Amino acid sequence: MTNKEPKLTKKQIAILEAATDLFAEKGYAGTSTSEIANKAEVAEGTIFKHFKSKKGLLLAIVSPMMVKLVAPMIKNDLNKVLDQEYEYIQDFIRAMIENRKEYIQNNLPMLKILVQEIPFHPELKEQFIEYIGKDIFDRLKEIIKYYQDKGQLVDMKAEVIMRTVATSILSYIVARYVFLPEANWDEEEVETERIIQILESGVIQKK
Amino acid sequence: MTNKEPKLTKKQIAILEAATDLFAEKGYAGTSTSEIANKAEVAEGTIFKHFKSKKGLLLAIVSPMMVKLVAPMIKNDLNKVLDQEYEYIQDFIRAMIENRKEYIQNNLPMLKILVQEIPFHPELKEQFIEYIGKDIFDRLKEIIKYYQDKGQLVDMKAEVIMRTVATSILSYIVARYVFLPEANWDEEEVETERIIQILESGVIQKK
Amino acid sequence: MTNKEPKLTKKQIAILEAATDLFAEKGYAGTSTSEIANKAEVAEGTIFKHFKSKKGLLLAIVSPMMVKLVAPMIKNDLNKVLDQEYEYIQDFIRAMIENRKEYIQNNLPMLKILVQEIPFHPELKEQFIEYIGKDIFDRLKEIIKYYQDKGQLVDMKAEVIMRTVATSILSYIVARYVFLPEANWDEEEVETERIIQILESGVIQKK
Amino acid sequence: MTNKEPKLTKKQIAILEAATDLFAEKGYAGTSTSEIANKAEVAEGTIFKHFKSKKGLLLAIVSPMMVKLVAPMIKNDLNKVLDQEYEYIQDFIRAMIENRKEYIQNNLPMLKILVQEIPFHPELKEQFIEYIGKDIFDRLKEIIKYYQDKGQLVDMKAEVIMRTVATSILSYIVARYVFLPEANWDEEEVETERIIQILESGVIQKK
DNA sequence: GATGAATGAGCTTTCATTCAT
DNA sequence: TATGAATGAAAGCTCATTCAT
Repeated sequence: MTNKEPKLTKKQIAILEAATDLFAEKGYAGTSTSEIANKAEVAEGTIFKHFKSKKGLLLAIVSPMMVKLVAPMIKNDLNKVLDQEYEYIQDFIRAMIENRKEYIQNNLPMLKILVQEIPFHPELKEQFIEYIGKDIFDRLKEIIKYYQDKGQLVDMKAEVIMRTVATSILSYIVARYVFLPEANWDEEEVETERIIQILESGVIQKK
Repeated sequence: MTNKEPKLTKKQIAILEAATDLFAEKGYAGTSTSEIANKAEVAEGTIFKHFKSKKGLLLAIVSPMMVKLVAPMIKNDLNKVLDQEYEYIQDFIRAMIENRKEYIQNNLPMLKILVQEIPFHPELKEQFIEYIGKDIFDRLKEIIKYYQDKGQLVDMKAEVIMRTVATSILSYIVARYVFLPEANWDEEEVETERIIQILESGVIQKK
Repeated sequence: MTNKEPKLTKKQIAILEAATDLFAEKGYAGTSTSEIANKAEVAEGTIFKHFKSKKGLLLAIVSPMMVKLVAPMIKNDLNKVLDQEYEYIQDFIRAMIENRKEYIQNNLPMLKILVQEIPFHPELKEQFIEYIGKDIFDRLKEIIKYYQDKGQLVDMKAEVIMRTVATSILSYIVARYVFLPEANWDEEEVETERIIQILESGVIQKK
Repeated sequence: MTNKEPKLTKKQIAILEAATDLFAEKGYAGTSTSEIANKAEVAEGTIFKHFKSKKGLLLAIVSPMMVKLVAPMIKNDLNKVLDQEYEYIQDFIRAMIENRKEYIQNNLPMLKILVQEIPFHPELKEQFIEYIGKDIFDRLKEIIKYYQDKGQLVDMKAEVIMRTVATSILSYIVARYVFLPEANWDEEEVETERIIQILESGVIQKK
């Protein structure tokens, strides 16, 4: 069994970490390669030796994340649904959140970069669409259809449901880590259940 | 009746429009003042005569938007609620959306800039907090409490409800205009009702 | 009897005063015309209406000073010496200092500008040489010769004597006003006599 | 034996020399960094890599000079006086002039810059005061007192004597190199003795 | 005469990238 | 592989000067 990830030297890791922090903090365009070299304690030239260009560095940060977040969907999630491992959509959503929670929490700066830079970099958008669009989108549609057929999801367009679920999750992360990192927050443990509860019944009591 | 807005010359408007488009398209840090001058068909010096610095230009674009979106909340919305103009929270939300819809649709690039640049500019964040934080936050809490007492809102923390409602609206706008402007979209007219419906009952059918 | 000085409007005076202060404080090249306009409370255009260019403004400040300091030498000083009004060179020097003292003290910034800017502006140097060189230099030589013949001045080259006397005076002014304006200084009244005394006997007691 | 001076690369030296010439000729504010880069035959960026800013370049030129001129005073001059190496003040002055003559003649542009720019740069003034003020001033006072007690100096305030001696020397240099570099000058060798002679007996024969 | 908006050349400085060591 | 000196294009910004009002 071979290791698919290319071996990264200490310097490469230092560069990636420094760049991740700085891109997240000041944005890609607002960060200079000399700052990165400084923070990573390497020479400026070293960055270009390893990543060819500044944009190459950005892609080296962001691409693996897309893979990590999206790949298990193809490999596992759909199959588990079809195997009836998740009888209720709640279980499916809960599993999706829980499976990614740790990785996301450990890699929030990367996610921040991804979200912030996608609008400005066609390459990123293409990658994103390639990863999400090609397979995932269709698979998620299947899953949604599956639960709609079981009567567990309202009869709305798959896109709307997907967006609602996605932003329910993302809005928490964005609010939590991007906009108001210093605000006072509840215990994070109950957050998953709250998201599910809101997806179940909204926030408005029916008239 | 005097005009409270400072009179803007043709060149100033041209600069603001060019900058708005470019900042929205390429980001603040990714746009150069010479590009702006070029697009606005003015000399580069003119930009600095009027707006002092590149950041001054950003603030001149974004600040008025915050005022426009937030001011009516203080002046009108709360009072109308207290005057029982909106018996149901649905009516209140619908009114808030409808009142801002046109302005937002006409000023989407500004909103895009605001959302994208807030994380990178402490001044912007401060302004945002100043406008939102001081008054609005408390007023919205009152409104939420009002409808909770009437049994129309679930008994969650006001912050959670606020965030859910806000992102339900924003997520539509962001998805619609920022991330996937070229995607195929439904008639926008039904969107308001869909948002309200989701806030009412979520997307999951109760078990 | 006509007034030879061109009538200056209020604005012109304001500009000259502002420019004098700023040139003295920050140097000619270090001062911008907009700063001058600001301080003088006139529009930038007004400066150029009256003085044609920034350099024209400099000349308008400095030229009259040269005339004021140098003209009386030609008109009065030499004649008075020839008329034997000053029997002793001490009296001549004392008179020269006293005659110019007030004007210099009232116009120190101008003098500072003159001294500081002469090396950088050929026009200034030319003017200076024209005023000093053509007539004054020869006349001062005559005066020096006159007192040397009377045995009141050492038998050194006129240039050396001139320089010694000039710098004895100037060094006091420069030290006093340019380099150490905030230092603690004696009563200025005795300064003239001290300069004369040093010119008489140096500071070293003969072996 | 180690070299205490930081090693300067060829380019750094080229930049310093070009800047020294240009600052001396046209003043600090009147010289552009692109002119300097041009004359030094380096890229403009190189200047800023090495000296951080234009002002940094000025300080890199001027600071070492202050040290070079002033340091030997603390280390040598006072001790030599106390060791009675100079019986007469004339010997002391002569030694001071001779010790610095070569360095000054080789670095006249630097001196010109120092004298011209001190009034406009607080940092320079502070450095100057720090170097001169702290130790030198007191030591010179001691020396003056020493020779006054021996009856070799007139009984004037130390400041006046210091200023007289200093300007006697400086006035020669300034007149010689700054104001009238193209004038015809005597052999420089006798100049030292002339300065001493003037300090001994002034230029005026006692009545 | 007086204004100040407008200019565009030129300023200091930063930047991503290269390359000899 | 790693360096960091060097680059020069381009950045943000300032400037003296002009001109329509």
